Amino acid sequence: METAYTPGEVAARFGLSLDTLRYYEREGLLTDVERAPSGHRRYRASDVELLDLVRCLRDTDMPISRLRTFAELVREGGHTIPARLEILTTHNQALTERIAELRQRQETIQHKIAYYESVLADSD
Amino acid sequence: METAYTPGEVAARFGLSLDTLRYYEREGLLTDVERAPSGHRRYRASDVELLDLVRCLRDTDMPISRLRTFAELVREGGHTIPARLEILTTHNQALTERIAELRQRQETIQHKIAYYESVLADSD
DNA sequence: GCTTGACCTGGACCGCACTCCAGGTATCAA
DNA sequence: TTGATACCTGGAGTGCGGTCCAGGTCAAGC
Repeated sequence: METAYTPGEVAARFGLSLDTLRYYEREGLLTDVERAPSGHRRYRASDVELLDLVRCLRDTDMPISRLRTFAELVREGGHTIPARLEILTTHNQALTERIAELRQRQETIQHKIAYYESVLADSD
Repeated sequence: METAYTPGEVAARFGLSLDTLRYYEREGLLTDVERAPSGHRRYRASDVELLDLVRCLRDTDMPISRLRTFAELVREGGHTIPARLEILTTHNQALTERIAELRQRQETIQHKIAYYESVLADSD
Protein backbone atom coordinates (compact mmCIF):
# COMPACT_ATOMS: atom_id res chain seq x y z
CA MET A 1 0.00 0.00 0.00
CA GLU A 2 1.62 3.13 -1.32
CA THR A 3 1.05 6.42 0.47
CA ALA A 4 -1.28 8.63 -1.47
CA TYR A 5 -2.43 12.21 -1.08
CA THR A 6 -5.78 13.75 -1.71
CA PRO A 7 -6.17 16.74 -4.02
CA GLY A 8 -6.89 18.94 -1.01
CA GLU A 9 -3.69 17.87 0.71
CA VAL A 10 -1.56 18.44 -2.34
CA ALA A 11 -3.17 21.78 -3.12
CA ALA A 12 -2.55 22.98 0.43
CA ARG A 13 1.00 21.70 0.44
CA PHE A 14 1.97 23.59 -2.67
CA GLY A 15 -0.29 26.55 -2.31
CA LEU A 16 -2.11 25.68 -5.50
CA SER A 17 -5.83 25.66 -6.15
CA LEU A 18 -7.61 22.44 -7.09
CA ASP A 19 -8.32 24.04 -10.42
CA THR A 20 -4.65 24.72 -11.01
CA LEU A 21 -3.81 21.15 -10.07
CA ARG A 22 -6.27 19.83 -12.61
CA TYR A 23 -5.09 22.40 -15.12
CA TYR A 24 -1.53 21.13 -14.77
CA GLU A 25 -2.77 17.63 -15.40
CA ARG A 26 -4.66 18.73 -18.52
CA GLU A 27 -1.48 20.43 -19.71
CA GLY A 28 0.45 17.22 -19.34
CA LEU A 29 2.58 18.22 -16.37
CA LEU A 30 1.19 15.24 -14.52
CA THR A 31 -0.36 12.16 -16.09
CA ASP A 32 -1.83 8.87 -15.02
CA VAL A 33 -2.74 10.19 -11.62
CA GLU A 34 -4.38 7.33 -9.77
CA ARG A 35 -7.97 7.33 -8.66
CA ALA A 36 -9.77 6.13 -5.59
CA PRO A 37 -12.77 3.88 -6.28
CA SER A 38 -14.85 7.04 -5.90
CA GLY A 39 -13.10 8.57 -8.89
CA HIS A 40 -11.22 11.06 -6.73
CA ARG A 41 -7.57 11.61 -7.50
CA ARG A 42 -4.90 10.06 -5.32
CA TYR A 43 -1.49 11.56 -5.79
CA ARG A 44 1.45 9.26 -5.22
CA ALA A 45 4.83 10.22 -3.82
CA SER A 46 6.26 10.43 -7.33
CA ASP A 47 3.54 12.88 -8.36
CA VAL A 48 4.26 15.01 -5.35
CA GLU A 49 7.95 14.94 -6.04
CA LEU A 50 7.47 16.04 -9.62
CA LEU A 51 5.00 18.70 -8.51
CA ASP A 52 7.58 20.04 -6.14
CA LEU A 53 10.00 20.61 -8.99
CA VAL A 54 7.22 21.89 -11.24
CA ARG A 55 6.25 24.50 -8.72
CA CYS A 56 9.85 25.51 -8.27
CA LEU A 57 10.28 25.95 -12.00
CA ARG A 58 6.95 27.73 -12.40
CA ASP A 59 7.83 30.08 -9.57
CA THR A 60 10.92 30.99 -11.52
CA ASP A 61 8.83 31.64 -14.64
CA MET A 62 9.44 28.58 -16.71
CA PRO A 63 6.53 28.44 -19.15
CA ILE A 64 4.02 25.60 -18.98
CA SER A 65 5.04 24.37 -22.43
CA ARG A 66 8.62 23.83 -21.29
CA LEU A 67 7.45 22.17 -18.12
CA ARG A 68 5.38 19.81 -20.21
CA THR A 69 8.45 18.88 -22.22
CA PHE A 70 10.33 18.28 -19.01
CA ALA A 71 7.54 16.18 -17.54
CA GLU A 72 7.39 14.08 -20.70
CA LEU A 73 11.11 13.40 -20.41
CA VAL A 74 10.67 12.30 -16.82
CA ARG A 75 8.01 9.85 -17.94
CA GLU A 76 10.21 8.46 -20.68
CA GLY A 77 12.72 7.20 -18.17
CA GLY A 78 16.30 7.54 -17.06
CA HIS A 79 17.83 7.75 -20.51
CA THR A 80 16.36 11.26 -20.85
CA ILE A 81 18.44 12.66 -18.02
CA PRO A 82 20.83 14.47 -20.39
CA ALA A 83 17.86 16.19 -22.04
CA ARG A 84 16.46 17.13 -18.65
CA LEU A 85 19.83 18.50 -17.63
CA GLU A 86 19.86 20.61 -20.75
CA ILE A 87 16.51 22.14 -19.83
CA LEU A 88 17.52 22.77 -16.24
CA THR A 89 20.90 24.26 -17.00
CA THR A 90 19.44 26.53 -19.64
CA HIS A 91 16.82 27.64 -17.18
CA ASN A 92 19.43 28.09 -14.50
CA GLN A 93 21.39 30.41 -16.74
CA ALA A 94 18.33 32.39 -17.69
CA LEU A 95 17.58 32.70 -14.01
CA THR A 96 21.04 34.01 -13.25
CA GLU A 97 20.57 36.63 -15.94
CA ARG A 98 17.12 37.54 -14.76
CA ILE A 99 18.34 38.00 -11.20
CA ALA A 100 21.19 40.18 -12.42
CA GLU A 101 18.76 42.28 -14.42
CA LEU A 102 16.43 42.70 -11.48
CA ARG A 103 19.32 43.77 -9.27
CA GLN A 104 20.42 46.32 -11.81
CA ARG A 105 16.93 47.74 -12.21
CA GLN A 106 16.58 47.79 -8.48
CA GLU A 107 19.64 49.98 -8.21
CA THR A 108 18.08 52.47 -10.59
CA ILE A 109 14.91 52.46 -8.54
CA GLN A 110 16.89 52.98 -5.36
CA HIS A 111 18.64 55.95 -6.91
CA LYS A 112 15.27 57.42 -7.76
CA ILE A 113 14.13 56.84 -4.20
CA ALA A 114 17.24 58.57 -2.89
CA TYR A 115 16.63 61.45 -5.24
CA TYR A 116 13.03 61.90 -4.08
CA GLU A 117 14.20 61.72 -0.49
CA SER A 118 16.76 64.43 -1.12
CA VAL A 119 14.08 66.60 -2.69
CA LEU A 120 11.94 66.19 0.40
CA ALA A 121 14.88 66.83 2.71
CA ASP A 122 15.77 70.05 0.87
CA SER A 123 12.24 71.37 1.09
CA ASP A 124 12.05 70.83 4.85
CA MET B 1 12.85 75.01 -29.52
CA GLU B 2 12.66 72.01 -27.27
CA THR B 3 14.31 68.79 -28.35
CA ALA B 4 11.75 66.25 -29.38
CA TYR B 5 11.93 62.63 -30.38
CA THR B 6 10.00 60.71 -32.97
CA PRO B 7 8.07 57.55 -32.08
CA GLY B 8 10.62 55.51 -33.97
CA GLU B 9 13.50 57.00 -32.03
CA VAL B 10 11.82 56.44 -28.68
CA ALA B 11 10.76 52.92 -29.55
CA ALA B 12 14.29 52.02 -30.58
CA ARG B 13 15.80 53.63 -27.53
CA PHE B 14 13.67 51.65 -25.11
CA GLY B 15 13.26 48.50 -27.11
CA LEU B 16 9.53 48.97 -27.29
CA SER B 17 7.26 48.62 -30.29
CA LEU B 18 5.31 51.58 -31.62
CA ASP B 19 2.18 49.71 -30.61
CA THR B 20 3.40 49.37 -27.07
CA LEU B 21 4.27 53.04 -26.96
CA ARG B 22 0.76 53.96 -28.04
CA TYR B 23 -0.67 51.37 -25.67
CA TYR B 24 1.14 52.99 -22.77
CA GLU B 25 -0.33 56.31 -23.76
CA ARG B 26 -3.84 54.84 -23.92
CA GLU B 27 -3.28 53.39 -20.49
CA GLY B 28 -2.39 56.78 -19.10
CA LEU B 29 1.30 56.16 -18.55
CA LEU B 30 2.01 59.11 -20.82
CA THR B 31 -0.39 61.93 -21.62
CA ASP B 32 -0.47 65.12 -23.62
CA VAL B 33 2.25 63.93 -25.90
CA GLU B 34 2.85 66.73 -28.38
CA ARG B 35 2.21 66.44 -32.06
CA ALA B 36 3.98 67.65 -35.15
CA PRO B 37 1.78 69.53 -37.64
CA SER B 38 1.51 66.22 -39.47
CA GLY B 39 -0.21 64.69 -36.45
CA HIS B 40 2.81 62.53 -35.62
CA ARG B 41 3.84 62.32 -31.99
CA ARG B 42 6.83 64.25 -30.73
CA TYR B 43 8.12 63.04 -27.42
CA ARG B 44 9.73 65.66 -25.21
CA ALA B 45 12.61 65.12 -22.81
CA SER B 46 10.17 64.84 -19.91
CA ASP B 47 8.27 62.07 -21.71
CA VAL B 48 11.48 60.21 -22.35
CA GLU B 49 12.55 60.60 -18.75
CA LEU B 50 9.27 59.23 -17.49
CA LEU B 51 9.40 56.41 -20.01
CA ASP B 52 12.82 55.50 -18.76
CA LEU B 53 11.45 54.97 -15.28
CA VAL B 54 8.33 53.29 -16.61
CA ARG B 55 10.39 50.77 -18.50
CA CYS B 56 12.53 50.15 -15.46
CA LEU B 57 9.46 49.50 -13.33
CA ARG B 58 7.78 47.37 -15.99
CA ASP B 59 10.93 45.31 -16.39
CA THR B 60 10.69 44.56 -12.71
CA ASP B 61 7.06 43.52 -13.08
CA MET B 62 5.20 46.51 -11.79
CA PRO B 63 1.69 46.20 -13.24
CA ILE B 64 0.40 48.80 -15.68
CA SER B 65 -2.31 49.89 -13.24
CA ARG B 66 0.27 50.85 -10.64
CA LEU B 67 2.38 52.58 -13.23
CA ARG B 68 -0.66 54.60 -14.23
CA THR B 69 -1.12 55.69 -10.63
CA PHE B 70 2.52 56.67 -10.48
CA ALA B 71 2.33 58.59 -13.75
CA GLU B 72 -0.75 60.45 -12.52
CA LEU B 73 1.14 61.51 -9.42
CA VAL B 74 4.00 62.78 -11.52
CA ARG B 75 1.55 64.90 -13.48
CA GLU B 76 -0.03 66.31 -10.36
CA GLY B 77 3.20 67.98 -9.37
CA GLY B 78 5.86 68.07 -6.69
CA HIS B 79 3.52 67.74 -3.73
CA THR B 80 2.92 64.11 -4.68
CA ILE B 81 6.52 63.11 -4.08
CA PRO B 82 5.70 61.38 -0.78
CA ALA B 83 3.06 59.29 -2.52
CA ARG B 84 5.51 58.43 -5.29
CA LEU B 85 8.09 57.47 -2.70
CA GLU B 86 5.57 55.17 -1.11
CA ILE B 87 5.01 53.39 -4.41
CA LEU B 88 8.71 53.10 -5.14
CA THR B 89 9.74 51.89 -1.71
CA THR B 90 6.96 49.32 -1.65
CA HIS B 91 8.05 48.12 -5.05
CA ASN B 92 11.66 48.11 -3.96
CA GLN B 93 10.80 45.85 -1.05
CA ALA B 94 8.76 43.53 -3.21
CA LEU B 95 11.71 43.39 -5.55
CA THR B 96 14.09 42.47 -2.76
CA GLU B 97 11.77 39.65 -1.77
CA ARG B 98 11.33 38.49 -5.31
CA ILE B 99 15.08 38.38 -5.86
CA ALA B 100 15.52 36.42 -2.64
CA GLU B 101 12.85 33.96 -3.73
CA LEU B 102 14.43 33.50 -7.12
CA ARG B 103 17.80 32.87 -5.52
CA GLN B 104 16.31 30.29 -3.22
CA ARG B 105 14.51 28.51 -6.03
CA GLN B 106 17.66 28.64 -8.07
CA GLU B 107 19.50 26.79 -5.36
CA THR B 108 16.93 24.04 -5.47
CA ILE B 109 17.30 23.85 -9.22
CA GLN B 110 21.07 23.69 -8.92
CA HIS B 111 20.77 20.84 -6.47
CA LYS B 112 18.63 19.00 -8.95
CA ILE B 113 21.20 19.66 -11.64
CA ALA B 114 23.95 18.33 -9.39
CA TYR B 115 21.86 15.27 -8.67
CA TYR B 116 21.30 14.54 -12.34
CA GLU B 117 24.99 15.02 -12.98
CA SER B 118 25.87 12.55 -10.27
CA VAL B 119 23.48 10.02 -11.76
CA LEU B 120 25.18 10.40 -15.10
CA ALA B 121 28.63 10.19 -13.52
CA ASP B 122 27.72 6.99 -11.67
CA SER B 123 26.39 5.33 -14.78
CA ASP B 124 29.57 6.04 -16.72
C1' DG C 1 -32.73 9.06 5.20
C1' DC C 2 -30.44 13.45 4.77
C1' DT C 3 -27.10 16.75 4.82
C1' DT C 4 -22.36 18.15 4.37
C1' DG C 5 -17.98 18.36 2.36
C1' DA C 6 -14.74 16.91 -0.82
C1' DC C 7 -14.27 15.95 -5.20
C1' DC C 8 -15.67 15.00 -10.30
C1' DT C 9 -16.46 16.71 -15.52
C1' DG C 10 -16.49 19.73 -19.66
C1' DG C 11 -16.32 23.96 -21.03
C1' DA C 12 -16.72 28.96 -20.66
C1' DC C 13 -14.57 32.89 -18.93
C1' DC C 14 -10.99 36.13 -17.10
C1' DG C 15 -7.12 39.70 -16.64
C1' DC C 16 -3.01 41.09 -18.32
C1' DA C 17 -0.02 43.04 -21.60
C1' DC C 18 0.47 43.53 -25.55
C1' DT C 19 0.03 42.89 -30.91
C1' DC C 20 -2.07 43.16 -35.22
C1' DC C 21 -4.86 45.02 -38.77
C1' DA C 22 -7.29 47.91 -42.24
C1' DG C 23 -7.59 51.98 -44.13
C1' DG C 24 -5.75 56.56 -44.17
C1' DT C 25 -2.29 60.80 -44.16
C1' DA C 26 2.13 63.43 -44.41
C1' DT C 27 6.99 63.97 -46.09
C1' DC C 28 10.51 63.26 -48.96
C1' DA C 29 13.61 61.39 -52.67
C1' DA C 30 14.16 60.02 -57.38
C1' DT D 1 4.35 61.73 -60.13
C1' DT D 2 5.25 58.05 -58.05
C1' DG D 3 6.91 55.37 -54.56
C1' DA D 4 8.75 54.55 -50.15
C1' DT D 5 8.75 55.46 -45.35
C1' DA D 6 6.96 56.83 -41.14
C1' DC D 7 3.25 57.50 -38.76
C1' DC D 8 -1.99 57.95 -37.68
C1' DT D 9 -6.80 55.85 -35.86
C1' DG D 10 -10.18 52.60 -33.76
C1' DG D 11 -10.88 48.30 -32.76
C1' DA D 12 -10.21 43.32 -32.90
C1' DG D 13 -7.25 39.47 -31.76
C1' DT D 14 -3.60 36.82 -29.22
C1' DG D 15 -1.17 33.96 -25.74
C1' DC D 16 -0.59 32.86 -21.22
C1' DG D 17 -1.94 31.05 -17.00
C1' DG D 18 -5.12 30.22 -14.67
C1' DT D 19 -10.21 30.58 -12.60
C1' DC D 20 -15.07 29.78 -12.39
C1' DC D 21 -19.26 27.42 -13.04
C1' DA D 22 -23.20 24.13 -13.43
C1' DG D 23 -24.56 20.00 -12.60
C1' DG D 24 -23.22 15.77 -10.79
C1' DT D 25 -21.14 11.75 -7.46
C1' DC D 26 -19.52 9.62 -3.25
C1' DA D 27 -18.63 8.71 1.77
C1' DA D 28 -19.30 9.91 6.43
C1' DG D 29 -21.79 11.60 10.36
C1' DC D 30 -26.09 12.82 12.53
